[in-house]
Amino acid sequence: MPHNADFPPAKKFKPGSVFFRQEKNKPGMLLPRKGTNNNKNVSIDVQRKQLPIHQAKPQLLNQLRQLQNAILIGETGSGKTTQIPQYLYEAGIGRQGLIAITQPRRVAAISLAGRVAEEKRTQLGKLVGYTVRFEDVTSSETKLKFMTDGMLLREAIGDPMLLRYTVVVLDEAHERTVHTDVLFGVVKAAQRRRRELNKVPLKVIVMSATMDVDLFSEYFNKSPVLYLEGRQHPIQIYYTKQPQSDYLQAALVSVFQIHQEAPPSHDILVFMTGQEEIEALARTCRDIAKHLPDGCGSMVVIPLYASLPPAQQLRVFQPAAKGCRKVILSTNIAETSVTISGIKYVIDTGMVKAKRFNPDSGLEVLAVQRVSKAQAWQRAGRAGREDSGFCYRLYTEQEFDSLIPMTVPEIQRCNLAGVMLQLMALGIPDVMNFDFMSKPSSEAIRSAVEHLELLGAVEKKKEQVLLTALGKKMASFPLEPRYAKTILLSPDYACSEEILSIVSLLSVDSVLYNPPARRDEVLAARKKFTSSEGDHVTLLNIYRAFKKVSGNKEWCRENFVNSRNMSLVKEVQAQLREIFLKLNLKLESCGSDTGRVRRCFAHGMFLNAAELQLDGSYLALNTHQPVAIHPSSVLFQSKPAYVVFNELLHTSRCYMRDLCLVDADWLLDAAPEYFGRKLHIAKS
DNA sequence: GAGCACTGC
Repeated sequence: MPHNADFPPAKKFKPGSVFFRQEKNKPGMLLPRKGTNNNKNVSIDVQRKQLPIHQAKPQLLNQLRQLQNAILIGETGSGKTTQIPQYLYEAGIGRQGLIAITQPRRVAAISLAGRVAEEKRTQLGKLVGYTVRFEDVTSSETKLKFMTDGMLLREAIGDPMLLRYTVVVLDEAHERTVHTDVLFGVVKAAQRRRRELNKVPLKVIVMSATMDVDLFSEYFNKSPVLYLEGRQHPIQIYYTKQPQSDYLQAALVSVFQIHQEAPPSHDILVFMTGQEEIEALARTCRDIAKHLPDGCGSMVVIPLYASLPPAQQLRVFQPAAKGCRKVILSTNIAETSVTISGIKYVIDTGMVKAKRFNPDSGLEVLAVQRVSKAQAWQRAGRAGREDSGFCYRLYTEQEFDSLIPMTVPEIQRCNLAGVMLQLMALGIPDVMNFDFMSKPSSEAIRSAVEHLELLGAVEKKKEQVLLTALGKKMASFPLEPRYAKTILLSPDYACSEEILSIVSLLSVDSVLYNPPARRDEVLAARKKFTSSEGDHVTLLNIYRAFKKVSGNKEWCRENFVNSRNMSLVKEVQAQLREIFLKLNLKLESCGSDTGRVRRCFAHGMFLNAAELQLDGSYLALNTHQPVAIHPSSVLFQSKPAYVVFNELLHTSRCYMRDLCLVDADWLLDAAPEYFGRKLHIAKS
């Protein structure tokens, strides 16, 4: 961050500064303005008819009736997501079954269902319903079903041809989440299979907000692409004249340049990469805002990122006081998940923090990198939701041109073990050659299958990969395969009650709340739960204490426990327990004998084991790479000979997080062949 | 003695 305190950067930039230049005319980039619809008093029916999509309805229906596959490009505000399902239903298309509309996010599925139910004047859960994890608001009457894409994927395990459905609408396809990408293949296979078996055909409609749909069309047998105009307002794009070496400095300068020139009611949204730099820039902005020249209005700076408590996230929706400008510093949460009205200016640093995956090491790395062109347009679009807007890109037009067109689909950036297991549970005959729209590398696929083989979920027979009985059970849990495996092992150690809780704790965001300013208090409060057996048992102690006080909020505050995440843990635990019992497994508690819990984890998580070396460092046993105990672990000060860990985090070093103390013998027992050649130290 | 973009089953 800039430290030039004697001369606030804002003063360096007079109104009309030449920091930016306007983009050259780019056809198709400045989107046409289409009618206005800000009248909140008009009836729902009138509102529906005012949507841009309404005029296209007859043609659209004509096309959709005939086509088996269609790609639909609809700009923001076209109304496609709420209207298409209704049009189909009203026209009697796909009446023999349900119409599914998938969404990448829960909130979207829930709110869209609510909106459409309102438009149809029915109670939510009747004609129109939704299904997301932990919540199923549908009934036998439901015909239009909004759901998360992950939910449809889960349903497909029990019904690979998706026979309940006659139409599947895959919305927000341009986001290319893992779930959507797997669904592409699943619906395509279901279509073909239904055709072969002379079943009712399955219509698939892929909806995207971006123009890059060649891949979609090609994949779905060259299906036609239909365009829908939106109600996006024109956005003026500016680029910097020179490349910026310090995007944070550039963002700061731009905020104050706009602040000095624009009317105070025009809010600013800045896209940045993470919590730390957002909080730092927020502090700097507030400092500078205190010393602005006369005549310059005030500003309120609001950080926005996912780990912020909900109450603080809501601040972005509160209008600023009259004459005061709202400046929102946000991560990419504001690209899709959070929509803020009143944004006139977007400042795009051009950077994003994103996960990368190395199949060789199995290591995921979170790194700051350039956005894609599609992402840059998505960000710019946030300025034109109610009226025309401006987007200031903190990079040159040449730099923009050199950006990759689309973000690499997540399926090419993640560990595929869970995906491959799910595909096999769906009965896909040849998973190694699954028809992915964007095929992951063969190394990534091979490494995932090898991983599943080591867990005993699959076996290779004559070049064929087959699901084992264990693998089938593993797939029934909504968990990473190694967690599912650990749960399935737990009856052998008579500690399933505890394993179900710990796995639930490990599979949600941290339940530990660590405000840096109250570090000593946190340490003191946590001390009473700390176990020398490691983080797993420590978490278990916290969970047991939480249950003892029935989730008392005051207790959570005193003990620095995130009660929202803890409630989620309870829901996950209940779900896992239900699946566990359905498999007719014996649910027992080990009471205070937590050694059993550690044995079970050693057995289930042996792929994530590390060994203490003579020089005091650690080596991961599967890859032989140097790793270290993360300072947040309760085992940080100690030097156990063997541990299993939950995940590796690559930052300044390669850190193991969430550790469990284990014996070398246990690891050997878990996988004698695998460790026969890897363990150094003889038995103690 | 460190630091976590965002979803989702």
